[in-house]
Amino acid sequence: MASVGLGRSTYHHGNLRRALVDSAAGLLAARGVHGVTLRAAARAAGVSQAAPYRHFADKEALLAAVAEEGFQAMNAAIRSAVAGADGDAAHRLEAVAVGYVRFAAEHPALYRLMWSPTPSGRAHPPLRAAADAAGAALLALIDETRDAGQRTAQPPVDLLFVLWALLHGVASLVVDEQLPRDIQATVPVEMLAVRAIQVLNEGLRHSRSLAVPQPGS
Amino acid sequence: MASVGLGRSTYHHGNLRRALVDSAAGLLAARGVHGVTLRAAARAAGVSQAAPYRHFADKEALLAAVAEEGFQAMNAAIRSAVAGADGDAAHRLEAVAVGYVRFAAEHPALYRLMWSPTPSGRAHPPLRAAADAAGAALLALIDETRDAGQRTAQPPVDLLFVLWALLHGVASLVVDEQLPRDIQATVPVEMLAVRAIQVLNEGLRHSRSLAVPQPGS
DNA sequence: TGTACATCAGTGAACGCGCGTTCACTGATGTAC
DNA sequence: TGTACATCAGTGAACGCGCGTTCACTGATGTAC
Repeated sequence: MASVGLGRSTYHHGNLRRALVDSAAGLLAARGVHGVTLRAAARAAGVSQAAPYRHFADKEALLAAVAEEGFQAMNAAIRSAVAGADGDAAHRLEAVAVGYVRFAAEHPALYRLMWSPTPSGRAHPPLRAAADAAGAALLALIDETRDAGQRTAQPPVDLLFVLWALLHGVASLVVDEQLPRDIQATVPVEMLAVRAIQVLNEGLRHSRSLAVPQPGS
Repeated sequence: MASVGLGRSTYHHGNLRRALVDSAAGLLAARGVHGVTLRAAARAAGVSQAAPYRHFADKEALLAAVAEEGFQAMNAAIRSAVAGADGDAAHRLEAVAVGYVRFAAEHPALYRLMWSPTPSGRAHPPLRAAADAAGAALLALIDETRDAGQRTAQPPVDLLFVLWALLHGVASLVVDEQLPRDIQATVPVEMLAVRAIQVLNEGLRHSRSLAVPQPGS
């Protein structure tokens, strides 16, 4: 039929959900959140504007799916960055930091969406799950990458949180292009991440007294 | 005249620009960026929907004015928090952190707007200026609050940047409600800020080797 | 192996919406003389 | 002190827009018998 979309030879698409998420992610990267539209995503997938409603309850559900895959992708990117580092604890921790910040720098609009209040994890359990999993994996990874001597006094969750906050802060500044000009011009993103983590790691090393000791660990 | 807005007895408003910025800030706090609309701001100011164009070129210009005042307010809040701290360097630094994070927690939508790519500082010089001034003031404040012994090896701008990134990270996590539930339930925002700054300050203290010494300072 | 039929995944037209922005206009203000 | 007039800051009606969403529909699929 002439009215069937360009990329299809059959009335049914076959994998429309996948195609819509990909279209939306493309729109997000190219034009920001504002550019993500159910109609535009449908158009990009070569399908009528009502078709997405077979797969997503509303626009926010589509955004939630995009954000969900963002968390999975970030998780994978950080893991692979760590896998490429040597066994030295400090280097592995730096690899986490670089992987994290680089992901954000390479996918600014996606990173922003992932942390924005809409779509809300509360309303979209799979998104919530992906975010929680990524957070837990990151914290576990950070803890793993500390050397054995440091780990005897295992830092409580709120010290790990400080590390996470630092990474998020660096990533956000990079993503939002808020770095002072002199820094932005001379220091590559990866170096900022490494520097930050070095400073903080020194802090953790000397902050055992702040940690609540975990008996028996 | 019956057609004149409720709050006015004269055809001219008198201080419409001020009123529009206030309305917009109110809408922002109450409904998020999405709720900020030229028409809604005009309505709230008791004025026709075309009136704002006498004072703002377009919608983004109104948002820029709101963000600009946000930077000024945050700057003032942090200064007053520091002014209330005693002379001890560590306590003063903690006061900066608490002031920063508390401002963000109290004005989440505003804080988000201030760092978002729209309105862009590039397109709105006064916004750019306010952001730069706030950044510079913050960095200066952070540097001031370190004690003399530490300051002999003055940390270069990229170490100050680490501190700033940490504050921004904590603030962002709080603002976006992304804290793990167990932390959010048990640790007040201010305590997170203090803890973060303590850890980092230890790190700075032991990271002189990272700093490029400033000859003659 | 063939056929009836329930179910699923699309179509296309239409709705109502609030928005940003423009336009010709008019009331108010203040300054030159 | 009074008046003409330029300028400014509002009005109100209208435009076009793309959007989210709904609806009755139809083509395709796959399963029971």
